[in-house]
Amino acid sequence: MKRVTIGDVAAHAGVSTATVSRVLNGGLVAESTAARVWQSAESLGYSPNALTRSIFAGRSSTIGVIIRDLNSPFYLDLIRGVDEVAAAGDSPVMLANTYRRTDREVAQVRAMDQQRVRGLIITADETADDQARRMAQNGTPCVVVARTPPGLHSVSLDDVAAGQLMAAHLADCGRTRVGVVRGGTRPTQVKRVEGLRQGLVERGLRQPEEVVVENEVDVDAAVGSLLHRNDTVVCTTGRLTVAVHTALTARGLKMPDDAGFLTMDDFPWASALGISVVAQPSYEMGRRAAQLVIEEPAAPARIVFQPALIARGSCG
Amino acid sequence: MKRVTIGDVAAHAGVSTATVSRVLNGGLVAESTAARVWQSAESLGYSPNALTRSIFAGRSSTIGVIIRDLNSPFYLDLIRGVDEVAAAGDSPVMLANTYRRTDREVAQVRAMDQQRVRGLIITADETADDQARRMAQNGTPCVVVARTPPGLHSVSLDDVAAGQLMAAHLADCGRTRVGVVRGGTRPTQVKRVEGLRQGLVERGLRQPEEVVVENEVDVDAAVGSLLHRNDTVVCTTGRLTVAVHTALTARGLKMPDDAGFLTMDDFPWASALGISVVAQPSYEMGRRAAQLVIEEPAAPARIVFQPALIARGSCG
DNA sequence: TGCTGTCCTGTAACTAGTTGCATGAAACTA
DNA sequence: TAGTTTCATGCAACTAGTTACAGGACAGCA
Repeated sequence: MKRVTIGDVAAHAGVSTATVSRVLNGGLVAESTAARVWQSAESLGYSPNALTRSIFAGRSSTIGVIIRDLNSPFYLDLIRGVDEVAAAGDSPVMLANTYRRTDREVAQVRAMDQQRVRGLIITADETADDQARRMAQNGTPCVVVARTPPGLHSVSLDDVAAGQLMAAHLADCGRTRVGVVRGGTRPTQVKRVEGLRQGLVERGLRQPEEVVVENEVDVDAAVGSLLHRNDTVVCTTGRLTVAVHTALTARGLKMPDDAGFLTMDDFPWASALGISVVAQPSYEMGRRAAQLVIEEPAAPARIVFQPALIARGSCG
Repeated sequence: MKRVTIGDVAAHAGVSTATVSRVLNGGLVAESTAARVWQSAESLGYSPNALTRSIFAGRSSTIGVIIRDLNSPFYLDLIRGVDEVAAAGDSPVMLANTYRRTDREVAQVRAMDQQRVRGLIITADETADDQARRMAQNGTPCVVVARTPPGLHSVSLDDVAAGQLMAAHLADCGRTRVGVVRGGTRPTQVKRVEGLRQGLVERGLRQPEEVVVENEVDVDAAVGSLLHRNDTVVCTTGRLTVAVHTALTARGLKMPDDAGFLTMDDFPWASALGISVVAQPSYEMGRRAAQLVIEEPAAPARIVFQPALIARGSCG
């Protein structure tokens, strides 16, 4: 049960641990010695301890990712992007889910710090920013996704542009009576509605009627109230797409004839259901975030991505 | 930029590193000393190095998870289950995606071994089993999901029962001409079709016509060929659900009248689309797998879960 | 033969912690 | 007052590696 250590390999090959270490890391060693060491390592089934290596290096090679919501397609695509870049650079990925609970966000950032991750990608509320800035000061690159807090790297969407894209599409489809379901009070959500409002007003259309909804259970009532004075429902977060769609179909409304529907974030079934969306390049955002971790730019980098409209007929 | 170490805290508090360590881990220390040490740690912003702790403990507290396919709802639910149990026990989760590539599976198992993970949850082909068994021999509990290789813990579905559930439901709905899209050649897939066949034959119905499909691009042709002699399409993997559904709707077929459709694994949109499924308790399976890692049973445990039918009308 | 340089390898100190053992000072008993 | 016990703390060895430095062996050259 006792693990094979570098010392065991050294003894077996009749050399010092220093020599084994040099063989493993490509130092100056005679070819015959190196061959003997490899042979010993192989026959003993030696597996070098990455933790020990990391403590010497001052940090591990792992990239930490803190995710608010593992159910959301946006975050899943983001993870895939991070994972791809990390795998290419032989960095393991450490994942932590916070279930949208602020206390867990702070705790997870602290835990990642203690794990001495090489860098950290965070999707969380402002509460965890101070902790992240402290990490950044200690030399751990931290990238915040979907917000742009000062002093930290960030990867985010041009949310105002997303709202404007929505407005443009609605105008193109002749949708004038627009109700919007806003998912909570985070800046992302506010900016999207702001963009929508601007876009509609610029085109001489009525302002959207807005309802703020925190979670799924309140969606049905919200959609019901919007339908009194509107024939089109816009949703500013992918998280509530299922609930809003269900609220519409449960009322027997067919899209686009009975009601128009436009939402955020593309997802695998959108095409089968004919739902138009404004998509974030979530996979690319994940890739970029991981690249920032690896590149460690000196000054805080703010990468802003542009949204794209994918029209599938749910607005006409 | 230099990290604050336990030595710095000790010097600041005027004690030895041993005392600081004891304060942090709850050893025998005078209250006044402890208070002084906490104070110093706080004011210096000390964050203990979890890696060093782990090397002393012989292994880290991290649970490793190797996933074949981060796009699949089954694996995502599994991860959520693992994550919940891990978080409750303060274990970080290290995630690795293999993109269904065998060489990466073996490499990832090896990498997890080097990270000295506390335990490993694996969704991979047999190729990686030897590596996993070696880890298990070194005292790292390894849990294989969806297969039951000898000498390793496993968490799997009763795949034959899943097929039989499908057959029972099809018989109930009066579906007699059944074509099945089998997703590849893994034992899971073979057993599901086997159960389906048995179930249909037991009820005096015709055997299903079977097409084996490796990936999405071949699905449309496969469904097309099945529809010549069948009015119902069964899919034995959640991975191909979107593709099969698209192949049906692209032909203008409405479910259940023009064609019956039954597939594996529940997913968020199934209810909105009225698709009947045989569901795996994937979240529970993830929880159980993580529990096995934590409990470390001496003998290999084989946990088998039962599938459940969720009828939503796509078969009539 | 002596001197120098190159190549290889070992010693020992280092990373950031933990822990067994020894020590010392009070506190309590005799 | 002496002896014993208890409690708090420090010393030093330990985890599994890496690496600066020193030194030995050997070859090339004068």
